[in-house]
Amino acid sequence: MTIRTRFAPSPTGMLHIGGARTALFSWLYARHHGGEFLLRIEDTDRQRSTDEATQVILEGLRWLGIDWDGEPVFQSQREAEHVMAAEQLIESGHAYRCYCTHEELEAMREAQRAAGKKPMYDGRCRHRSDQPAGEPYVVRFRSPDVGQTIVHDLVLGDVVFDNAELDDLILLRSDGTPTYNLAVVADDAAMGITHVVRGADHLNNTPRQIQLYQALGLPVPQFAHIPLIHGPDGAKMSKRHGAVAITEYRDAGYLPDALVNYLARLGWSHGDQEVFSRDELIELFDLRQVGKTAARFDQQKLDWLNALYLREAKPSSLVDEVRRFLRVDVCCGPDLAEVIAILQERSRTLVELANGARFFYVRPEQYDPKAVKKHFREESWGLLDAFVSAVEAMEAFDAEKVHDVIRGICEQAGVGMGKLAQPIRILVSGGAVSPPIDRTLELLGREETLLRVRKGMARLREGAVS
RNA sequence: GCUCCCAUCGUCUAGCGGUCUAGGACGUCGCCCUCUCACGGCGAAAACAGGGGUUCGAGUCCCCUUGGGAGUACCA
Repeated sequence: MTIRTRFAPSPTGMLHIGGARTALFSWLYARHHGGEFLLRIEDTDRQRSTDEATQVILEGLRWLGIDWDGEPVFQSQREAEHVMAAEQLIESGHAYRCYCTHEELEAMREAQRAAGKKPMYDGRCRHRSDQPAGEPYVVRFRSPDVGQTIVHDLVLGDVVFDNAELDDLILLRSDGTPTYNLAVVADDAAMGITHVVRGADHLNNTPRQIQLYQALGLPVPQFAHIPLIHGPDGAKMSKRHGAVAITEYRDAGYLPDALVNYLARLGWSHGDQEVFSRDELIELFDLRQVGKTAARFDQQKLDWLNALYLREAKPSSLVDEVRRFLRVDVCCGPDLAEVIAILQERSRTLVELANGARFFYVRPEQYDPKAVKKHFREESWGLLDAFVSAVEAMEAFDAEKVHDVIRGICEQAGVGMGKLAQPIRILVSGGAVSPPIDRTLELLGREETLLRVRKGMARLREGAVS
């Protein structure tokens, strides 16, 4: 039997971290077993579903590199099949028409709550024989009220539910449209899904769905409920936790491979290993190694992984992305790939990298006052003058020569290299932080270096900041 | 309230009855390297929620308590 899984988001919002991980696990499981991974858009809630949300979800999955087989199935287009399934259940006696009004139901639930009971439909229309013409009705599932339904979960193990706890759920609304539980069962069966991998928030729906499979005479798939992801404070992930939409991570300069690696390790493990390539994940992923406990999202660990992937990437593979984040013209400055090469090990995100690269292409407008105050002293001017003269006299201008020049001047003056390197750094970059000064100047080139140092000295001497 | 799930360092986790004076990673804190920032190296602090059992032996099995979480819609 070939394994077939699916991801079934409802397009009522963004693809968030939790959904992305569910999709990832489902995808990894299918790919690991050489099976298929399908997509189904659960857009039966017409009020809240939007095409924009659908597009954003697909875009997020593509960016993460989670590819799906075939075309996405839109649940709303399968309504006829859902209605047929409901009719089949009525005919077989597994479902019935219910004429209860909202008011009636609310009153019933209120009474139950007041009595300290769990609000449940009491089945009052089960044996109703009249069929009032023109009265609106819903179709309810006649759920068994004795016995137990057991979910054999691949992650959680066997979970037992007393059937008495499950009431008669609505299959068809009064406008004739199908509800979630009916639609999922009908669609998963029609799509030939063998393993339903989804968030643990669906565990409570599972016994009802198993009953529906059985009533419809359909094979029950395997289930795997993976624990939820919580925000840093332990509560459910929500907007107030900052970035939750997958696209926000892309825009913040995270690499898809890093995010995938991080998400995979959130709830799944393979011994002590922390870093996994995509191929390794597919090769090693197993539902049996998925933990049962909800995980908190840890931005700092993601940052660490992203930095790791960033510094191990080929500079040329980062050029397009970095240029996008830079938003400045790079045609007149040093080769961007070379700039990336010296910046990638000192950046955690593409945004940081781009920010660090910007001064190579844009002359500093101002100089960080705190840096100036800290690094410019009386002796600085003499050292800088000596540096300018030395550079003018240099035959070749490369990192090694620049290093020698700076060191030579400092040794002669009997001071550490920082006494000269820092003022230069501030004058060429505007701040106290940059890649190694020799490589930085080499990339800027002799003319640009001289221009920035001279101009900077003049401006600071005017007392602008110093 | 009721039903269901979960419980090892701050965080992600290893552990599948004895190898645990509990391992790794992120983060934190020292030290080293050093022209800044990083990278890298070395080291440190840091956990089995509590209580009962079962067993020769429990982080590992069972029960209770506590604490989190999910569900409880004519949403998905």
